[in-house]
Amino acid sequence: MQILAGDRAPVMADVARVAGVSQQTVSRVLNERPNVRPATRVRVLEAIRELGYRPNAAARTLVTRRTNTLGVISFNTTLYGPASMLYAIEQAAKQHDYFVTVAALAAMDRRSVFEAVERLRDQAVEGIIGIAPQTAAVKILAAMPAGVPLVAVGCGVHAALSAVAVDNEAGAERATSYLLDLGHRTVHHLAGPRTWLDAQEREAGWRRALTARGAATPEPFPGGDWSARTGYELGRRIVADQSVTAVFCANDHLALGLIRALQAAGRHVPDQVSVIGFDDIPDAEFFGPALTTVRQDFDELGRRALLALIRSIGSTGSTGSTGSTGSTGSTGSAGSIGSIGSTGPAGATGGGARGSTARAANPVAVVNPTLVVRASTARPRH
Amino acid sequence: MQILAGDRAPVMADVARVAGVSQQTVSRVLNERPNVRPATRVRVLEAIRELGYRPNAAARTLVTRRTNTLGVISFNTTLYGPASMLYAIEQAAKQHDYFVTVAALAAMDRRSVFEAVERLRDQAVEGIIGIAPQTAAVKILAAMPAGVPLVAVGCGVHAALSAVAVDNEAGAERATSYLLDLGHRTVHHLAGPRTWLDAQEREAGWRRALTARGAATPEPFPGGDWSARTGYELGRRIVADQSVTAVFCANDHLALGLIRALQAAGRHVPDQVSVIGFDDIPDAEFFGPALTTVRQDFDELGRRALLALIRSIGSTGSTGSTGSTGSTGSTGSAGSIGSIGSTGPAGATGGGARGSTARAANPVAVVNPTLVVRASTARPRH
DNA sequence: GCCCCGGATGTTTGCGCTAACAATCGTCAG
DNA sequence: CTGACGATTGTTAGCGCAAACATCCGGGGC
Repeated sequence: MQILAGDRAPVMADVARVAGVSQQTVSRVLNERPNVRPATRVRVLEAIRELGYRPNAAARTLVTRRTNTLGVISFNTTLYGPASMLYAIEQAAKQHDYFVTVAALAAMDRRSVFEAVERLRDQAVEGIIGIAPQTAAVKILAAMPAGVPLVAVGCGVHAALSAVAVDNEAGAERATSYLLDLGHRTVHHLAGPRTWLDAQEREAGWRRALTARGAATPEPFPGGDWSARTGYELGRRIVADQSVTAVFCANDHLALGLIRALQAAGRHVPDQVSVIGFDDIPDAEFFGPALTTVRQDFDELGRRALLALIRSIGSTGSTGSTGSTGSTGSTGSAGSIGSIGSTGPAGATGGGARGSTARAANPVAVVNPTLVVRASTARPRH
Repeated sequence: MQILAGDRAPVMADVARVAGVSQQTVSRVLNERPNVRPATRVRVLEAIRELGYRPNAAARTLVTRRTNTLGVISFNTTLYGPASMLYAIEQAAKQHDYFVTVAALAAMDRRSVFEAVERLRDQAVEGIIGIAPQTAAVKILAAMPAGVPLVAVGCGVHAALSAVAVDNEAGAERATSYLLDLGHRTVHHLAGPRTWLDAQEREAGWRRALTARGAATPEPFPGGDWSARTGYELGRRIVADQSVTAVFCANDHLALGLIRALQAAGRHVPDQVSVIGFDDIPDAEFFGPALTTVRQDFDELGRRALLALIRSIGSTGSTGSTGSTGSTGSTGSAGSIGSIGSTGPAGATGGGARGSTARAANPVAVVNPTLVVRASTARPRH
């Protein structure tokens, strides 16, 4: 109604007036609909530029019911792994024209997870990625009637929850076997926090390797967290045991602390004790000595999780049938959206998406870690 | 109009019907407006619970023009500092009922920064925090007609850009002075990437300390990035110079690499060469030897940046005058919003908010780093 | 007893956009 | 030359919500 552009941000009607077309035609141009004469399109685009018009996302969302926003739940994005995954997720999301909203968990309990999910749903995210490697978090997430597609990443495989996981067990087994191959009678384990699935799986892999090779299975040293400090403190207990010649640590930070404790006690690494870590953080190569470790490809994990989620969203969205609605066309990478939208439903859930909110009950992908051998491991001296 | 709840998510009208009130009354209850009889409120809340009603954020945004969303631009959230700040920002945002959307920079150039800002503005964020410590990023951000409140964090002080900064120069000066106090004739510097303000400021602080004490100022070793690998490679050049007895590194990772290079060359740390870092990452204490470093309080930085941004938003928002609109009351922490909304405008800009988008031209806060002395530094042997 | 006032609630309107339908224009087969 | 058809554009309706205004009701001052 207002004729004067009284300081308010321009809206579509303003653009329409300037371009001399109807508001709907402006909408068509913006959404890259067919059947707009090139000349008209140009006029509209010029008007948009002239006015500095910017579409109102809320209004569009209100009618299309699409927010183009994904949520990421994470417990502690300060750790290298989660930070890397978050980063990779955002990068990938951008390419698919999605926004990423983060929700950090205040604490690791049902209430916090619930609140985080609620928070994201309040913002109407189209899907959620949970970077929550703790057992508790996974359980809670799996039990949560999310109402939106949900993918967990780096948290093992759990029924009723789509997941992109690292094969921690295989990695741990490989690391342990490697130490046994070097001639160690057995391998001790400095475990991660028992509440984390990664910790559990790595311990399981370590046990399996020892059992398979007929080696004794010493009591693992239970870690409280993933920090170097903990590694150091447990290390002081480990040094008391002269029979320890090889230790598989649940992550690199623990290994760092352990190495320090060993050295403080006058034990040489690797000549007297071999140490192996997990993750291959960038610093690991420069520990003294350089750390043999199991590398995880966090970027790949993040990327795959995102793809899995988008596929899941594609198969949920009831508006997907027309196909043309796939191109929300804001910046132009509609092609990639289309490809996901079209291959997703066919490949994943068989197109049968039964009304209810889809949440594939199977793991989506498993990424394999690789052993990186460096100076912190060596043949034992007998 | 629809009588049957045909599978669609319930809307306010559905709640109203169930509660036997008008839709507007439901709205009043949700927004914690006065003048609703307690009994009515209870009926409405029960209906909400019964239906599992969830307010539609887009619709609310459309009419209130508030998205309750903030954007965070960051170049690399994998690094410890940025990751910590992002984490702190999210935690603080949650308490003030804001969502946080992240936008990672694809590359460090004008175009990428511009795109990130545009991306966030497309999503109608109410304000932006830039974690962009590079000189280039700051310049671009400062020059950008953001259209929304913008606060930079950890990026020095720049006119025309609100900023929450660490006093890198003071920290570097302190570290350098400390080494001089120990008796070192001079202190060498392993610099960070020149494109980062932090690197520049730390180098400046180092220079200033040397000059102030009348010590020689050797050519700094220019770092390409912040990694241990770079520290190691530069370290191999440093070991060639037997006169080096103390090195101030621009961050902890560089220091780690340097220490490794020194040890590989048979130089003892700290007996022959003292090394000092910057940041105090959690691992630093467990480097071999434990690293003396300058601690930054990233959490505090993030928190302050968020507060500065919210204050800035408060002084921009034209709807703030009524006061009652401050409580968008979704989860109940309306109190904190109210306090910000009311103290912000008064305390910051004196209530005179002159129409145009506010962007305070002055630094908002400076956080002081502290020296943490550990084993990697010692008196030189003469 | 009448009027006025303020608390409680209802009704109407419009935020900016897209979907669905309607209208217009030119073109081409018959 | 006419009618139909497709390409292009316009018109109307409504997404879910909150603001503004209207209405209703009970109680107190006179």
